[in-house]
Amino acid sequence: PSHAQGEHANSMQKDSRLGSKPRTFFYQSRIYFTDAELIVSFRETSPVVVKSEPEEDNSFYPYPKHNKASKRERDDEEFEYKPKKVKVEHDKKAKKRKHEYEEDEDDEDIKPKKKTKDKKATDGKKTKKEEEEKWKWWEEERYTDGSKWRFLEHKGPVFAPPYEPMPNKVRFYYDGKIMKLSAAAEEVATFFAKMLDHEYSTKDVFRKNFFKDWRKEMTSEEKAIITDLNKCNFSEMNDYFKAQSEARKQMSKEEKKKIKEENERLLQEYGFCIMDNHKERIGNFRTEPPGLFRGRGDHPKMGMLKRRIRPEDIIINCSKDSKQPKPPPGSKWKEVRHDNKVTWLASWTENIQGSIKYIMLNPSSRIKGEKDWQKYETARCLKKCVDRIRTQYRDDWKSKEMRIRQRAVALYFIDKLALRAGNEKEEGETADTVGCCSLRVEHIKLHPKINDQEFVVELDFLGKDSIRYYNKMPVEKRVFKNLQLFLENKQPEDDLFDRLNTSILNKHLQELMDGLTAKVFRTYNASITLQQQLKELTSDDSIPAKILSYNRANRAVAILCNHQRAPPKTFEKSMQNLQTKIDEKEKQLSTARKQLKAAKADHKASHDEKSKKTVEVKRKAVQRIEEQLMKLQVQATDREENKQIALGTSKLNYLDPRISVAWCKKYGIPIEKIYNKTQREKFAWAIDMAEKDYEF
DNA sequence: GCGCCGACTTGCTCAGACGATT
DNA sequence: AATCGTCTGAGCAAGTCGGCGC
Repeated sequence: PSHAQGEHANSMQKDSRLGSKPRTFFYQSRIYFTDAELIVSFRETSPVVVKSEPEEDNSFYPYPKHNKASKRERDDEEFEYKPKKVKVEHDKKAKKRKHEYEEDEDDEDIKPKKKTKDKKATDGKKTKKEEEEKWKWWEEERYTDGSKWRFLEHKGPVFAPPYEPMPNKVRFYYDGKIMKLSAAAEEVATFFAKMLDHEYSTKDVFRKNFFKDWRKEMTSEEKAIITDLNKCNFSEMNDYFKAQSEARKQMSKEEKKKIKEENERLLQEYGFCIMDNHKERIGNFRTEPPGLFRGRGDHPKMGMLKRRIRPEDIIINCSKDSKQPKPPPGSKWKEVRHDNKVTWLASWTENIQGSIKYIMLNPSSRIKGEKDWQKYETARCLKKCVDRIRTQYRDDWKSKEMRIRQRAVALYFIDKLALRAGNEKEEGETADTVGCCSLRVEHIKLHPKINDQEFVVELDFLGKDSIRYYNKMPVEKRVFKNLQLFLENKQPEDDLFDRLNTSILNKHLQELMDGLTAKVFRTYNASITLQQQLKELTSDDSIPAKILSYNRANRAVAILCNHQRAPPKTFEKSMQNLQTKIDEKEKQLSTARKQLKAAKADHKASHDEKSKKTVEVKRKAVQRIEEQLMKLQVQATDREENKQIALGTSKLNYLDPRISVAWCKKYGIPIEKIYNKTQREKFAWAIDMAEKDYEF
């Protein structure tokens, strides 16, 4: 496309502010959100000032990629710098911590009985457990040979309970006539019966898939009779399940307690494993129960039967020298292997997509935590070279080669809009969703001029989980011209980037920075946005106001990453309730103010001590009510803004927890206000190591 | 270079636990 | 004690990405 090259060459000259001037990078609000909903405005996420940070642990991470360097090289490098540097960098802190730790230990050993508050404090087991909870894996060295563990012992998965046939009084009708189903057919029927109230049991694809799979479970007699799903009546089964769940709710305290205890027992027995001398929590220790597959969005396989998992389907992974888990009586494992290059404890192949499912550890485990930490270190690496990379892709917009231009424009989208990479998907196997590289012509509209803005790109597509991405934003002229070029002579269903896929893109990124892939941009942009928004938004105000600021910063990230949720069913009502409370509070306030005024007048008239005191009392009351009102208003704002935005995903997966920890420490906010228990467990490493001056 | 697969992360939803209120 | 609303974690689907074999 040499003509395009010429056309673009002139317009580029003005555009050389990169590098010299601080870069402004606009995250426009999605027009998907009205102004009222989106109060946070996105401003420059840059300029990014990259200071050299001698005190920072940049020499610690990232490790050379396991598969890129040879084993020997890796070992050499690591032994040179890692352990020593860590010790030096965190010296003061480490000492302090060690001291504290030892003190705690002493406390345990010497005067354990002093901890009378805790009934079990004297119990040896408990002491051990506490010790376990305190284990700071982040202060230890990591494996450098690509292995994930040395020792692994566990009890295997817990299986779904066997099918309990329906009581005889619960009947199934076909074409109005009672029909007793065989156990196998009945079980599958109950799966459908449980979903009767769901919208998708009315969907054609769902019904068709279900019926097809159900028929496979029927006896030949049943098959001969049951030929039309519309003639099936599952309502008694449905009623039965409703009654059951009602009964469960109505259970007495004792019964509930019993169930809880049983669950706890199961958790204690199967929910933990021993990995390298430490007891670690398993994330999911149960196999998935059988049921009907419900894909998200327009999934072609929805309604298909998800098979029951048997021990014969399970591959166990553990170390050779461990006590192997026993399969349930009368059954065998499919295989027992000893692969310490992977982290899973057990796996099976699922029958809908043929993909593998795993039993793995909890996010609080060392093995997940290390990986998570490393992820943020890679993103921090990107921070250091993002300017260079941005300069380069902007340069590439002028390339003579189509593939390079496409790569550069795609990367621009990934960077600016935080799009996902967009792998190709097998057609007809899953819902039709796309990411950046798989965008099609039909997903993009170009507006040379619209509402006073030039070069506006409109993106409208279904992304992961069939969540709609809709965004209209001005882009640089050069991007716009390139997009026009990519669209030439194409049909709506053609790929926008026909010379690009994720593999090409990631290979390119790998050359730009070690460990760089498309998703690192999401992590980087999310974390840097949080940090900047926190800087910008944090008010010099009360704690609730500060937390509102935090939530707004978090929200900015969620919007950037397009993390949405269905508005909670009770949203309108709960909003109304809150408003009622606010109204009441306002009335209270005006009453209190009147009283204060009256008291003042009284005091002015009498000038006695008593009236002076009354004034003070009333003044305090007004103040208190004002505070309460403010708190409620803040809550209302927060909730309204959050109506259809999901904060959880970004908090859990994209935001370097050290940013939040540092923010809490800086402003004296208790960490519990930001992270709940699970989150604190997951981010224990960050809570322990980040100081108030931490910079992402 | 491509298609496929394995391993692991990311993402949304909903039941039920939990805590506040009546 | 019952009821109500919110929060949390489990559950599991759906992505990303690297490696392998051809």
